[in-house]
Amino acid sequence: MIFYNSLSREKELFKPIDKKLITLYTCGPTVYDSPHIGNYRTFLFEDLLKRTLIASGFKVKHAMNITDIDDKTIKASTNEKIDLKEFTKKYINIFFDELKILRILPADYYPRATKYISEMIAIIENLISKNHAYISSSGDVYFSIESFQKYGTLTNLKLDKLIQSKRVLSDEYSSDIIQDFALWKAYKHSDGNVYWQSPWGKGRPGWHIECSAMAMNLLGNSIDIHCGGVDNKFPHHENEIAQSECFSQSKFVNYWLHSNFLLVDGEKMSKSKGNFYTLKDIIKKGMSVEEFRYMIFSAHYRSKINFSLKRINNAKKAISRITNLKHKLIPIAKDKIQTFPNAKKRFHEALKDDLDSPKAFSIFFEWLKDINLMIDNGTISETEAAKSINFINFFDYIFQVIPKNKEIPEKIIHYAKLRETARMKKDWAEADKLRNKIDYYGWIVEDSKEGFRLKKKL
RNA sequence: GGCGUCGUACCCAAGUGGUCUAAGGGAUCGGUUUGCAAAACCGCUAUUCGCCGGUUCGAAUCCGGCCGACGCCUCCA
Repeated sequence: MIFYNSLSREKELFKPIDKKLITLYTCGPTVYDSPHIGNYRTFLFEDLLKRTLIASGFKVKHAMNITDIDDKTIKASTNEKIDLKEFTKKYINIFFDELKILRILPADYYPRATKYISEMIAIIENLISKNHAYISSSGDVYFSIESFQKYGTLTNLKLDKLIQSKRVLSDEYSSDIIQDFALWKAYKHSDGNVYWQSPWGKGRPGWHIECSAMAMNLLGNSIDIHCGGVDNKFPHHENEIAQSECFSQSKFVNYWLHSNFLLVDGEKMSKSKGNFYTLKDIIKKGMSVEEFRYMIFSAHYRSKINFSLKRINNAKKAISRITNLKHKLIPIAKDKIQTFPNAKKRFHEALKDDLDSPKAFSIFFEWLKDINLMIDNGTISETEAAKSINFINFFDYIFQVIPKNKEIPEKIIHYAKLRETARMKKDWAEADKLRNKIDYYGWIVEDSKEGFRLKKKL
C-alpha cells in the first residue's frame, strides 16, 4: 500500500512494524457538543483507511481517544451546572450512536482522558527529569520546545518564524517561551471541582498529553499510523511527537495521515464560526447516511469538499445505479462463488494507492456499464452474475453506500401481482391504475424479463 | 509576515512528463428499448486543463511569475 505521509510530504510505500497487525491511532472527539459533519468526514476517512487495510489482509488494532476533560468541557458543564462526568456522558452517547448510524467500524479502544491521568503524570514526571519540561512560577508544567531538536518537522514551521504577538497571556499561565505548551495546568477557581492531585499540586492535564499517554499505553511507543484532520497537525500532533519522543526515545509514529476539511460556502466548517451542520441536520434535510458517505468518498480525502445539499441528488442517482444492478443480477446468479471480475483488482489497487476513492468509483462504474450491457444483450452467464454480485458486495464493504434492504409490505407485493395479471391480459388501464397505487404508497414497480421488481422511492 | 494546499466541461471529480484529440458520476438535449413507464444502453456536451512565460522531441502534469480560492501559525476533524 502507498500512503501520503504528512511527515515527509510525499507518497510512501507502507511498511508496517508488524507484518500482520497494524496499530492505528485516530484523534477522537472532544465531548462538549454533538460533532458536526466536518468531524465525521475525518472519521469516515479513517473508516475507509481501516476497511482498506482489512480488505488487504491486515488486522488493525485501533484506538480512538475521547477528550472528556479540557477547557471546553469544563466551561460548558459549568455553564449548564452539570457535573462534568454527567455532562460528557451525554455527548459520548450521541457520538457512539452516530458512529453506528454512519456505519463506521468501531475502534478496539475508546480511551477517555480522565481514565489516564496517572499515566499522563508519569510521562510528565519523566519529561521534567530529563529537562524537557519545567514548572512555571504559576505552578503549571510546560514542555520546552527548545529541548526538542525536531520540533516543527511535521508542520514545517520554524520556531523563530512563528508569530508571537497574537496570543495574550493570562496571568495564570506563564511559560518561559510563548510557544511552550502546557502539560499540566494548575488548579484555577473556574475549574470548580474538576482537579486531580499531582506532584505539582492539584490541577488537570493539558490537551496534548492525553493522546501521547493513551496511544503509547494502548499501542506501544511506536505506532504505524496516526490520523486526524489537517487542523490538528499544528499544534496538536506536533506536540504529541515532541512529548512522546522525548519520553520514549523512539519514533512515535511512522505514518501521519491527515484528511482535509469539509467546507460550507467555501469556508471551513467550524463550531466557532457557527457555519456547521450536524448529522441530524442533514438527515432532516433529506440526505441519507449512505448519500453522505457517497458524497464524502467521491472526493479524495486530501482535497477539500464544499458541502452542499444540492449534491444529494448526485449521490442518490449513483447509488441507485448500483442497487438497480444488484437487483437485476440476483435472479440471474444461481450459485455462490468466491471469485471476482477482473475489474475488482484495479479497484482495489486504486484504494491501495493512498485511498483514491474517486478513482475506485470510476473503475467500478466503468465495469458497471459493461455488466449492464451484458444483461441487456442477454450475454451474461450465471457465473459472471455471481462474480458481479461479489464485486458489488466488496465495493459496499469498503464504502457502505447501499441502503439496508427495506422490507416490501405484503400489500405492495399483492398489488404488483395483480398488475402483472392485468398486463398479461393487456388491460393497460388497470395495470396503470395499480402502478399509481403502488406509487402512492412510496414504491416503484419495474418490468423486466424475469418479472416485476419493486423498489422504494427515493 | 512565515508555511502550505488548490484552480480540469453546466455541477462534482480522477489524472501529475508520451497510452490525454483528458476517466468516472450527476445534469441537459437527441435516440434505442418499453403497451406506456422505469431501469439500461447509445450519441451530443473541455482540440483543452486559472493566466503568462520557460524547460523538453513532447506538459494538464516539471520550473518561474501573476491572478484567484482556502487553510495553518497554540480552541478547532
